[in-house]
Amino acid sequence: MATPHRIAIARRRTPATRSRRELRVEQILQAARDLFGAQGYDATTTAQIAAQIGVVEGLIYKYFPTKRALLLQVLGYWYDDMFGDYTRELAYFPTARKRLHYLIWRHLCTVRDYPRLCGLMFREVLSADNDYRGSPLHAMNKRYTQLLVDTVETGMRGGEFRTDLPPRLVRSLVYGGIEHEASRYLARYIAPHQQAAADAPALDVGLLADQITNLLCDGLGPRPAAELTETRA
Amino acid sequence: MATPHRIAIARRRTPATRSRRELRVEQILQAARDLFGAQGYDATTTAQIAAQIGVVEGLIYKYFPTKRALLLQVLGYWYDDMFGDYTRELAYFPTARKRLHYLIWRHLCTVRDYPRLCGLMFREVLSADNDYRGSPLHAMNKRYTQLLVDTVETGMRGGEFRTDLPPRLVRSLVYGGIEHEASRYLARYIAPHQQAAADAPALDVGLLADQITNLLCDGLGPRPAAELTETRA
DNA sequence: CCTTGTGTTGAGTTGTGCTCACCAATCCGC
DNA sequence: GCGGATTGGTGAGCACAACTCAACACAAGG
Repeated sequence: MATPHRIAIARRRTPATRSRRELRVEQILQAARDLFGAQGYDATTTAQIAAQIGVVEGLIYKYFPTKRALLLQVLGYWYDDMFGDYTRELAYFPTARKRLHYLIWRHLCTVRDYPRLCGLMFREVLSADNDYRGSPLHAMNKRYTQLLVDTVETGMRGGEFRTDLPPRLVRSLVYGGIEHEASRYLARYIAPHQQAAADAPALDVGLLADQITNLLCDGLGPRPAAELTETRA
Repeated sequence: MATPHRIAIARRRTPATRSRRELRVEQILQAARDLFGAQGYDATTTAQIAAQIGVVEGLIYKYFPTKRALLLQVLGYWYDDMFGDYTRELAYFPTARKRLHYLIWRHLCTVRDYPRLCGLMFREVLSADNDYRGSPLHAMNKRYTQLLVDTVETGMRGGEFRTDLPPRLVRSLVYGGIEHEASRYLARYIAPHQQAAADAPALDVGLLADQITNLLCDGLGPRPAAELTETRA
């Protein structure tokens, strides 16, 4: 929060001491990520996190000010890993529609591959009653979703998309819609021993990405199937 | 939870006793609704709720098993008030598109009028790690959103909408998208003394409903403005 | 008046986030 | 190497909130 979350690489005066501290931070982040992902935030106690790496509870607070700061750091750490190279890969796609489809598909892949962490993240993004807004994690999320807004705006300027709708609206529908779609899928992982897990559907990433892109670009109104198949490839 | 949440009007055998209990339940629900709405769930203590109505903390637990059950009851109570007459009003609209627009508009109105309670509700719907799924509140929410699914299906059967997309997807995009749009608006109410409240936008319900309906029905692809204005009125 | 019911109390208990004074070990100039 | 200083680590304990329980108040009915 007040301190930058990027503490991994810094000038190292005493290498041994510095790396020891780094190691502990890494250990705590890893244990917290595992436990938060497995049981959720509230159900995980700091004592559990400490026990996981064989230290006493109080030590956690030598490295992180609060349990919540630890959660935000865990999410930020993971976020950084996931969404680093989007900008570069986006340049490979010739049309705005294909870039949009790619962003949707990648987001769905992340939900499929990291369902529990995504669940934590969704909860954070939605809840405005805490210290999420204005945090580095919030900035990361804004920067990430801005890629989709930029893509839509580019499509508008290039004449590929209509210009009488705010691009922000597309972002809200895409990410909000995916969250809702995912919540059914997430039940499979959150409650793995109930019958809810059994009838919870798998996440067909390719199909969903096609459908969402299709709906957003072409709309619900009926039109000839020819337009739906070529989609300015 | 196990008992129906509709306890306000019932056959009264011993009027004094029965109404005293009802009165207390009503008092507790009202106080909890006010405090949850004003401060959020976590920031509200059961002692505060009890103090609000001038009783001691332990009495709350004679009427509600847990604080969380109280929250679910508060939300269910409010949900019932809000979404009772949708089905009747929907029949007034001749086209599926107009019904869709109405559902979106009404949902946005609810967010505008009950921002804090909606924030609590959004958080519940999203989080799958608790006892929400399978609860009466979950059933209410499913019944409510099913209206939109039914509307889309009707539009498909009538030839107004294309049939190669799952109606459930429209529901996810609409309600998920509105949640995301609303989160910016909710910041104004959750943190009323910060500068975030000042630059947070007001919720232009009419404009947003038009835009969302427009985007979903007509899509992002450019088309003549004539089609956008008449929209089969 | 006593009994019975239920509404109400206030003093617990438990569990969890978090703190702090103190111990241990490692590092550094000498 | 060695004493002081700095950092890593401990465990006891605090604060606070959800939740419990034995006892009390008190109206209604015999």
